[in-house]
Amino acid sequence: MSAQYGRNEHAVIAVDIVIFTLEKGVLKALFLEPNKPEYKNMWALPGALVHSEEGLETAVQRVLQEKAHLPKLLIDQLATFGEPQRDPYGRVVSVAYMAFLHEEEYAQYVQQIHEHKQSWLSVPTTRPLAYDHALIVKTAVARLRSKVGYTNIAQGLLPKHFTLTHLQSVYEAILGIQMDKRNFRRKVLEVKLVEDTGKKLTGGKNRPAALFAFSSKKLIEVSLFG
Amino acid sequence: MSAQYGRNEHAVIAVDIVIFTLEKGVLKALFLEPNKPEYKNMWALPGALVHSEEGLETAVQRVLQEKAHLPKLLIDQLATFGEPQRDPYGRVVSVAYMAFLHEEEYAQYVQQIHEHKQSWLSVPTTRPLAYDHALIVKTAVARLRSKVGYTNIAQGLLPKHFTLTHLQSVYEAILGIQMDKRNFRRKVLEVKLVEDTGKKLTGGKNRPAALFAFSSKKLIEVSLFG
DNA sequence: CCAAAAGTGTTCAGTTTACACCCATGA
DNA sequence: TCATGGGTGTAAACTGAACACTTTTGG
Repeated sequence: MSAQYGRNEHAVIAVDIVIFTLEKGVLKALFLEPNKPEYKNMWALPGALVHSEEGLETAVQRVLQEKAHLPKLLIDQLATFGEPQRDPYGRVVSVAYMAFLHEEEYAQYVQQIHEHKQSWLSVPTTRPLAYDHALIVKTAVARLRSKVGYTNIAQGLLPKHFTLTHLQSVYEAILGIQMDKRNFRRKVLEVKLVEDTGKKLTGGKNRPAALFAFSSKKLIEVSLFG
Repeated sequence: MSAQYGRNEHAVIAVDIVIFTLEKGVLKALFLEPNKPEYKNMWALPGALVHSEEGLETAVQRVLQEKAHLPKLLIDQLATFGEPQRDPYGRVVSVAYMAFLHEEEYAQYVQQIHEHKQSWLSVPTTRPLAYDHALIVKTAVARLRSKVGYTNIAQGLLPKHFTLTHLQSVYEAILGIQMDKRNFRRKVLEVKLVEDTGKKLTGGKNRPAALFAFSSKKLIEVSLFG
């Protein structure tokens, strides 16, 4: 890199990722074994230092691939954590991201990957986490709960096509509440969060459900609740 | 600092600050002259690299003091900007903050400070800005407009004690809309955003107005609109 | 024909909006 | 007494919440 700015006297930057998924209606996130002896018997979020010529989102997707063996996912910047003592090994400021893996991808993933040094824990968790990762996870869960009410971010936790019942179950899992089926359906259609694909989910042992898709693939604001 | 992490091959971190104030009902932000020849005839946000032992918020308050000659202000983290080419001199990731200066402090400030190399521009601005600062400012204005509806962040733009008319004018300036006086007053009291101090603003040439204060000095969520 | 999930409207309560006049003070 | 901004209530429209039965399919 060019070196008009000093090197040693300044803080360096990392990304850490809260990778969310749903497993049987329970919100979970991926944790890896920390590579620092201080933090043995704890779990840590996937993360890495950002290279000198690398964008933040590029670094996030690199970590997803190299450390979590996951494909490119929907990501969303969460916040930046920069307490001077957050990493005892040196001054590292962490830009935290959320990433979203839907349940069907997750099912494939857990079949393929057999590493011992990782775990999907339900969040928020009371297990001891390394660094300031408990704070990052807590912030991420709060942000997800908030954003699900005014954006289409839930699409990260659903496949391309899904039933309205499935969509509702995702909202209920994230918010931890039960919702009324009729009110929920009316609302998501009214605000054009999703649209009917015309397809049906057949092969179940009961009435086939209409399959829906999110109206926008980009993250946008869509006012649903509060 | 300890040096378990490499030095040259990683990105370093800066803070940039969008310092908001209101002047006669117009939302403005502070800009300084950039110190890079490429950006002459442009304006830039106050900012600096973060030192190796310095917290992010500490760095922000240092920039406020050293570069803008301002006292400690209410600040709020905005987002982090890390496109690889955002700074042509080297890899710098910027954590952007918002800061808030109320109109009375601003009036004092502009009397005391007579530097040529700075300007309060109304925002959003169409003037050319250095680096990616146009994006940062646009993001900041959008965030402020959003947050004013569900937090008590407006307190940064008001003195300790203020009239309800003054409070309403701040909301109207930020949102760019006119509001109904009775509905506004009912709402801010109903949600306990502010409380009556029992004091009156005397010395005007008409009926003395009751003085109010924000119920919480901390930034908290308070649902007002939307 | 039975079990299981899909699909669909209406009523009531609470909230938001629109709107106009009297009050306290200083000049 | 007049000009100026401070202060207050009510009715109508809208939005959100509660609630139960019929339909379609596979077994």
